[in-house]
Amino acid sequence: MPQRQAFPKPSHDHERCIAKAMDAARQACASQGAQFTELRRQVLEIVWGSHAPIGAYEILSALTKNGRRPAPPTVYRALDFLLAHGLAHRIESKNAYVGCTHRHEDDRHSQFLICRACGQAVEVRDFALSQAIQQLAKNSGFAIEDQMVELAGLCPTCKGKDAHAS
Amino acid sequence: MPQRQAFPKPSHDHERCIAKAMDAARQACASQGAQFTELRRQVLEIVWGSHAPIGAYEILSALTKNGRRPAPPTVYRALDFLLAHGLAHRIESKNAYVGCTHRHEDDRHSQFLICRACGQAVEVRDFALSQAIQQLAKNSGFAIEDQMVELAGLCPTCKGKDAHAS
DNA sequence: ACATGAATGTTATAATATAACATATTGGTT
DNA sequence: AACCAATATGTTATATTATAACATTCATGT
Repeated sequence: MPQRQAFPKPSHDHERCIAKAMDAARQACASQGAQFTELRRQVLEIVWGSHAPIGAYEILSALTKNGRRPAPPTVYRALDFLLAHGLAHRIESKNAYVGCTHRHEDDRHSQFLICRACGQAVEVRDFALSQAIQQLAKNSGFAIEDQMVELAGLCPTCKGKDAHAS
Repeated sequence: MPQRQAFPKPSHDHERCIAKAMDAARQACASQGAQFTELRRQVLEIVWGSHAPIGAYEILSALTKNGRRPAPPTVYRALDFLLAHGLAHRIESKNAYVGCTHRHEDDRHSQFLICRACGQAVEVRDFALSQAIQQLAKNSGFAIEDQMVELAGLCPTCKGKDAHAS
């Protein structure tokens, strides 16, 4: 049976999503004694505002529209902060960034389903998959510190459209 | 019980490894009607010659020592060919390339264990992990076309050294 | 007010990758 | 052999992604 909807419905209120994420981020930073500065907030908001993983230079452009025009290091530093605090993730296969949609307490490892048609990247945490990874590491005597799992293909919606096309 | 040695022993005869890989590549290309040209052979040899994933510009430098000095597109095209024919893999998290150590017939998906200390990246194919990925996709209604699994950490050898240090 | 560390600004450049077009090589056909 | 078409390689320029190094500003506690 399909688990809970991994890909968000197009109908959902994304503005509300963003607002919630900002609130959660503010709280998370507060509880960690980390500074959720205006710049970091803006970058996170821009990242969340994109339906697909967004590149660092795209973020730069978006910041420009707010009247600022920071240099690349400014954005990369903000991104580093967001990654370090589990507020965003980097999609290695796209050199791009997404807002984190999970609470990362103990472990910080997710998997991503990335649609090649609509560009959306959805974060999932699959227990069986995590188990399999742990087991593989154990069998190999390998001590995992970080893991990247990115699955590319077609999301349910785009898969449907694809069938109609051609 | 640990499965067969994933990380090669330092003692193994790597020259022999390379020679075997070149032979296999030649045969694979022949059977596919693909041209295993001298340039492609050289690039594959260089990739295999590196104990760790090697970047495109490093390959360029290595080629220079052979008297040539091609421009970047030459190397990227050779790499594209090698990737397309399953003779090499790209390590997304390092923007680098490794020789393929498996026969890819039906599916072309592997996982990589990447040691942060010695830099080695070992290709593995874990059935349970593949199963978990397939199941996850099925549960989400997602049609996987490509997958990237890169696990970073410490290989058995470096893990041992690490314990002694500090 | 002042000292300190964290955050941001600024300038320059490194590292990775591709577009566009020219030339050469290969393999089959006449 | 001469030719054609397809494939492969060469060449020039530039796009994209990322970081080093140092200057300035800001936040916080005393």
